[in-house]
Amino acid sequence: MAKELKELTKRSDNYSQWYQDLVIKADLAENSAVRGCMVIKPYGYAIWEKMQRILDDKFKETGHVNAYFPLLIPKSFLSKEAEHVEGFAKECAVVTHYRLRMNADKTGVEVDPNAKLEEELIIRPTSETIIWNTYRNWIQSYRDLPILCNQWANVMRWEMRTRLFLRTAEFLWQEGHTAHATKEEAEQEARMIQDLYADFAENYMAMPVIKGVKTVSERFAGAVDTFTIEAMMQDGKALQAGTSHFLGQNFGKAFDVTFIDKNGKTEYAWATSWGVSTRLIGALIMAHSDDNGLVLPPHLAPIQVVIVPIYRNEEQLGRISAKVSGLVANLKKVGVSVKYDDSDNKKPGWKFAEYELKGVPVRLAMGGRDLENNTIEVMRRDTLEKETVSFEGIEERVQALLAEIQKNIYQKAYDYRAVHIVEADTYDDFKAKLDEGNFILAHWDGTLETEEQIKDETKATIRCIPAEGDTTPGKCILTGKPSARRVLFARSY
RNA sequence: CGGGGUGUAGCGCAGUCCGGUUAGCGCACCUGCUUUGGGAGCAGGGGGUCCCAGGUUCGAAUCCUGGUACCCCGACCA
Repeated sequence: MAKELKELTKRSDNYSQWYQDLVIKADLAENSAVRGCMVIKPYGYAIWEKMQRILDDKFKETGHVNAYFPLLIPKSFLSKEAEHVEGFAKECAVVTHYRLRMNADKTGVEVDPNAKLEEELIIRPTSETIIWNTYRNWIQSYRDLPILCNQWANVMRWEMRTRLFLRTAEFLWQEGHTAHATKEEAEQEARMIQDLYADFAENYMAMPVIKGVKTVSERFAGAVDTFTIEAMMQDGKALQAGTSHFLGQNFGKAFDVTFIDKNGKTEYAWATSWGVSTRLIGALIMAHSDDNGLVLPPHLAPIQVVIVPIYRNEEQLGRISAKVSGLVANLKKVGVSVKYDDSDNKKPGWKFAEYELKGVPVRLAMGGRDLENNTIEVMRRDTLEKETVSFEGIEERVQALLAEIQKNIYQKAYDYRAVHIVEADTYDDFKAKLDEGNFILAHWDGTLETEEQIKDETKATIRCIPAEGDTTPGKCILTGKPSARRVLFARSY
């Protein structure tokens, strides 16, 4: 029995440990030799590749193109936009030298002090600065606009505490950077991307999200408005799954990016930036997994269907293989990713447990009994239900089941969230409901001080001012002062 | 950067308080036979700078001093 695994992945005692163990056991990632960085293992990377492909298509459909900008950013670039520096300066890795040399006793290398850089280079924590420095050369006239670029890249932020996928020192992401001739167009772009992210989260990740706008204190450094999608994890904590920023003319002004408009007037370009990262993999894990391992939505599962043969001898295996080979081909033909695992160094029971741990949505098993009866066993990962069905028409059944699992996983996450979003009208009630693992809709007087005090006392932050929902005014939960509407509070990752 | 904890085989750990044969257990690995419908059983086998440096001692995984790495809880953050 899988005693060891069961012990390690028991969620009850420590959700954080459960998550960490799950990532490692399911073969998604591991800590690297470099502090705070992670190795994304092949199975974990396959999930990221699926996400990339889907998102990339969506970006292209909405008129964007891919480009690539340098990893290293001159230090001076970072000081050009005041708020941006403020936000990122304390977590930047800095390149100071360009050469090593043998040390005196020839036992290793040391930094060559003669190779000190005149100007230090920053390893990008995000690319606004170097991209806007480049855009200056690309933009002269309103005819050059809009520029709708995206890049797939790695970035580095020297976080004090890290956790696999959720907050690593280095992470992979896409960052879109657009330049526009008008404020309205840029704002519309930022909102459109927020919708695109929400669509991806809900329809592909099967993870319901709340769209909204960040408060001043939670806003991206250098943005005028930050649009967010917030997801609920199974411990009731919030995870920011994607952000889209309307940057106004802040970067246009900082990097002197101007253009001549239709009336011959010089104007600063309007900007947006937006991104999602490998954190989405962490979100996917925490949103759906159970104590048996991952539960992956079919749209993102690297393996959607696994077929396990159960046999007593070579001859029987041969008959099973012959019988399922057509099935494998048919499923592949309709775009289902299927793995026939006939490896003979693992027993069926081991394989069952292994593919459950990896979150494979559908498992088919065929043995001697099935050969005789012309049947096959079907197991669905989301509910762990299994049934033995006729082999005829199994392709259609599998396809329908995949669609149903996709829907069911979403519904389950949605239902969980529905009972864990509650309203609170007194501060005591607020604290009590927060401790029970809820998102809380409550009134807030709109001041930074109140937001800070609630954060200090309860560790809850305003996740967003929701785009939809109740907008009736009320009284602030802490101060009793007038509040325009309820906002969303939660503890977060 | 503060508070706590842990470094012993690939992984997970016991042994440390109270120094004493050859450093042990589970998983994994290798060989053989039997097995295969929920992480197989039996038998045999391989694998260790006990985090590093120094000290105490007849003798150190164990005691002392210094260092270092990682994990957890805060502060910080996508």
